[in-house]
Formats: sequence, structure tokens, C-alpha cells
Amino acid sequence: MATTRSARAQRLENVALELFASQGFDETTVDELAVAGGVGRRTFFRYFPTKLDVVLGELDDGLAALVAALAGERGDDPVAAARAAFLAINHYAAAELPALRRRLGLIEDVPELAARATVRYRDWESALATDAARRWGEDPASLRAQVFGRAVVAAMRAVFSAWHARPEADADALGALVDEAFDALSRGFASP
Amino acid sequence: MATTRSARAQRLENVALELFASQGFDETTVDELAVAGGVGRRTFFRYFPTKLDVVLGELDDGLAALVAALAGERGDDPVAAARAAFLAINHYAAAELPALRRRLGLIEDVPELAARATVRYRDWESALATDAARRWGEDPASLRAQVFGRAVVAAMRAVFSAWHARPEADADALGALVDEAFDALSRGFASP
DNA sequence: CTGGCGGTGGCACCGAGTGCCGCTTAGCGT
DNA sequence: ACGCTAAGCGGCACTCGGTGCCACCGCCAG
Repeated sequence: MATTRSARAQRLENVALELFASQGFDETTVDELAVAGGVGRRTFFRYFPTKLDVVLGELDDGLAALVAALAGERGDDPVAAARAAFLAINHYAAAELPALRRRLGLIEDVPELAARATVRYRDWESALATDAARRWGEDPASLRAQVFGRAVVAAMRAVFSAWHARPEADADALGALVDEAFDALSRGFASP
Repeated sequence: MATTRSARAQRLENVALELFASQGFDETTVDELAVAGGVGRRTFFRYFPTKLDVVLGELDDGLAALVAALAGERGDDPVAAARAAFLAINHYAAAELPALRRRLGLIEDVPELAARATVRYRDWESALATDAARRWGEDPASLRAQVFGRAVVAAMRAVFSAWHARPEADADALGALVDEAFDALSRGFASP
């Protein structure tokens, strides 16, 4: 977040998402991305370590933000803290939503992207587990904390998936889904 | 599980896991795997669509087993059904544990394997969501059901991770961890 | 003017994965 | 026993993602 990524990276990203949308992810080679971005192939890989990271790039700025947001939350209920942190992080301007939608669409139906995304989430999971353990006064390695961390991320994936599935859902709808998902986690899945 | 995979595939798999353990996953090329298995490189790819699948191969026999086990469970509590189904599926003989351990170890610390594994789990997630929706009498697309499916898989990942972290844990320990994880899901994460 | 220095990108290389095709071999009918 | 067919095998060549190396260009400092 420190410095805005160079304008060039931004342009590369836009052009790439454009091509992915029109041709498909697998059908677009890095060579095409490079020429379309007016840059050498070698240089492309200096901006993005992987073709996948063009799509996922911004997502992991989120980790630092998540940790910060969690640190700012008081109270001893990790679910409430996590919910608040996520709502704080995922506050998108209306203009950003179409781009978000495109990204989510790609992530959903290009398996390799989904895979890479979940690897990124591992850090989120452990950050959430650590936070929960702290609030509970438990060992962060405790199974419950670990399950919590992973379950929260799982819930967020479900939220994004559901949001993406409703074509006209807006930012408020996203918030509502987050609430619903966290309620489920909080209450547990026993009985009704 | 239906027909035992050809003896050749089995041998290939053993040799490969051996090499992975001694040299590391990334440091072992498919060429090496092929020669070590006494087979052409091209043939290797007929047995395993991907180098990754050598490690993950058996895991997705599990899907069919999971679905079958879920279908066999009665009652309207999806957590109980899922727990029972998982315990039924993950009933390993003592002799299998070392191999399981090696696999889990690879999956844990080769990010690409972890990624691929989670993609495989998507089918599990949706199977679990569908099952839960049926027992609750809800729409399988409902957010709660989706969260449930993903959370259960998340819990299982935590279980395997915790089990793998304790060097001398046996099959009973695995069962205990499963119980603990499912209890957490059932009760929810509110308060202590 | 000159000597670093960071960004660039060409080139060559590696490894995974795929299509094609010729070969072996096992199985079959006659 | 003989030939034919079909399936599995594996070599070859190719694509594409990703990396190391290095030569080049522009910039600022001395």
C-alpha cells in the first residue's frame, strides 16, 4: 500500500484482465500480455512473478490490512472481531465492483487461479487463528483456533462466491452476506 | 477403489514418493521419475495427468466414498452425519500411517501441492453443502449450506495438519482430533 | 566527461505437459 | 499355427511458463 504500484504495472494489469475476459485465461499467453502492454516479456515477469498474480495481485495487500484491522478490534469474541475486520477491509467503492466481479469470476472458473488464491489465504488463516487464540486465552496452535482461522476464510470464500453468483448484487449485499456467514459460524451448525 | 490401479502405477507412485522424500518435490523431474520407474516419460503422463497427482492420487477416491458414507447416515444433523462419514472414510490401518504421513508432509510444505489439493476439495465442499441442505430442508445454494460445506473441509484440513504436526500421533489420535474439530463446528465460535 | 546504477529486454535455457506417430505385444478368430 | 487388430507404449517435437545471464540505455554524481 505504501507507494502506488507503478503506472506501468497498473496498465499491464488492466490490459491483461481485458484479454483474459475476451480470450480466456489459459488461451492468453504471457507473450501476448507483454506485447499488449508494450513491454518485453522479461519485464512482464519483473512486475508479476506469475501470470496468475496478475489476477490475484491486490488480494494480498489485504493481509496486512486484515492484521491491522484485527489489532484494532477490542473484545473477547473473535467472530465479532473477524466480522468487523472483514467489513472494514472489504469496503469497495461502487466503481470498483465491476473489476472485483471480473476477478472473482476468473478465480472461480480457472482452477489454477482458485488454487493459487487458497495458498495466499493460508496467511490469513493463521493470522485469524492467532487472533482468536489471543482473545480466548488459548494456544494459537490449539485445534479450535486453527479450525476457526480456516473456517473464517472458508466462510469468506462462500460469501464471495454467493455474491458473485448474483449478477446485480451491490456492496450492501456483500455486507449482508458477510453478516449471515459470520452468524452461522458464531452460532454453529447444530440443529436448524 | 473399485479396481486396484495397475501394479505399474503403484510402483511408479512408490518410487516417486521415495524420490520426493529424498530429493524434494521440485528438485525431482518427471524424467527422473520415469527412468526410476522404468517407464517412458510419455507413459508416465498416461498414468498421472500431472506430477502433482502422484502425491494426491488416492485422495479423490475419497469423494465417492464420502458421498456414499453421507448417504448412509440418517438423522437431521449434518455435523453428526459429516463426522460419522469422515470417521468411516479415514479408517487407516497402522501400516498405512507412515505413507499417509509422508503425503501430508509433502502437501503441507509444497505450496503447489497444497493448492492442487484444495481444488480437489471443492467437490467435497459441494457434496457436504448439498447434504446439509437436504437435512436442513434448505436450498443447497443457501449461504449457510455453502459455508457449512467449506467449513467442514477447512476443519478437516486443520485436523490433518494438527495430526501431522504431532510425530507420534496414531489413528486413535486422528479420531480424537476429528471429534474435537466437529464439536467446534457444531457449537460455534461465540464466546469461550 | 566518466563511472556507477537501476530498469529494461533480448537470448538461451529448463521443466511440465501435449499431439502425433510408429512400434511392440497380447489377444482374437479362422 | 497364422495373421489381423487393437491397445498400450514411448520416442520426438513442440508449446508455454518461468529463470539466469548479460548487454544496453538513461540518469545522476563526482
